[in-house]
Amino acid sequence: MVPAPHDQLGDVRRLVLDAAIAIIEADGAESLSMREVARRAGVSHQAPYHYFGDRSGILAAISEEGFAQLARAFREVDFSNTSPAKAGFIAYLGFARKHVGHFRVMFRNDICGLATHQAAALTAEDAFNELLLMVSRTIGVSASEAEQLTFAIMLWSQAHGLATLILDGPLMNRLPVGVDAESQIQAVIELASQMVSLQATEMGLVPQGH
Amino acid sequence: MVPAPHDQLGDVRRLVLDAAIAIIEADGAESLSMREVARRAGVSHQAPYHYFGDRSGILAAISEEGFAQLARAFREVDFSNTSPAKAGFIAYLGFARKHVGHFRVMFRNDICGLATHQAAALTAEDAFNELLLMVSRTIGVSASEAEQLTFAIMLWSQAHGLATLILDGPLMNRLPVGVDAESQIQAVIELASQMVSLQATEMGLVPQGH
DNA sequence: CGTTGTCCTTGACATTGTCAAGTTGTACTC
DNA sequence: GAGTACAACTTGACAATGTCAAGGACAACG
Repeated sequence: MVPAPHDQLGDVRRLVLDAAIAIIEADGAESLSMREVARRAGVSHQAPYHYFGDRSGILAAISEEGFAQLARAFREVDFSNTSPAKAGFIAYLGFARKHVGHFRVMFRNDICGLATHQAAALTAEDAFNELLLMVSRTIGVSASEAEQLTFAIMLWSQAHGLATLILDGPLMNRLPVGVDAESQIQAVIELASQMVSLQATEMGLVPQGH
Repeated sequence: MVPAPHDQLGDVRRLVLDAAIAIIEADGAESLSMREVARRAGVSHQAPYHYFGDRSGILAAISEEGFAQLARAFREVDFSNTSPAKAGFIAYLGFARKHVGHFRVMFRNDICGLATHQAAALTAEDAFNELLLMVSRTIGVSASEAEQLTFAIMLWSQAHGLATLILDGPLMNRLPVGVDAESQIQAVIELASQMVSLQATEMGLVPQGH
């Protein structure tokens, strides 16, 4: 339970986790092998089992860490310069592209381990609430609960879809030649943000903030 | 090259493919095992290799079939009763939920095999062009190429995000009690469609069709 | 000094993906 | 109708993987 006696450089748990994240980042969760992880961390093939129980345990730990980071990213969003919607999109996309390894695991129900590992599920819950909070900033508190939920799912879908298409989807391979990927992504974010604001105005909803 | 001499019930290739799709539908692509596939199809553990070369080959075949079905779904969309955007969302979501096994493979660059299997790549190309065609129906031909592309990616992200959140994401587990999943999805589609139409109008773009 | 616990390691086993080498039947040539 | 060729498989083997079982080293505590 305690953080371990020796918090030296040789924190095996951390080493193992980082090795796993690096593998997922490079080759996807598909090719995560417990023994390869152990090899890269420089420990025996059973050391990871000591800390994480089994393969699903290590993936759940990655999920948990990812959701904690995502919640923090949401909390730290700076709303002063851009519309809440755009700030949210940028935060979500930024997280996905910065923590590819985590992102690839977190949103895959079959491997994320939220169903079986309670600690991860609680952290995910926290991140989701933070998302809802961001949505209420986008469309204001005047919206009904049902409206807020529908709006939240719509925004989440938009952000999540763009993120997955960029990271793992066929989008990036399919851009016409001469189109710069980065500026194209920015253009999509811009368009989506404008559209969301327009819709909110149309519905008579006003974003919060000053 | 020829369809095989015996087109009886015992079309092994088809049996193998269906077994693989069933496994992916039930447990995700992660747990697709060549030997389990062979077992379910009632053939030796090497029979699948005869038809598909290796594991990536079978996944590429599933991709290819999926993209062909998706392109067909796009072509058969009925625009007479709803806005082009809404019809498109419904078609995409409908495909994803009807062909879960295919969908789970097609949009995962690490396993879909588009990079290595040319036949699958060509079919995917075709589906993508069909998508662009649908977008031009949504925002009209008056839009510039750049506008069309950005709009297409935005729409695709929206549809794709909703689909992945529904199929594999944490969305469905996270709906408040008392909220019916199906009607919530419909509400999101409705909201997104309205919003897209509004944005198109704002940009001075007019949908095609009569 | 003995016990208990954490933090690992070594060993073993069934299962997996895949290479190599048959086997069986059908088709087509000479 | 014997021979050849090729598709459609099968059986066998091998290294690698996930995981169970059983330790060992070392600290903390009584």
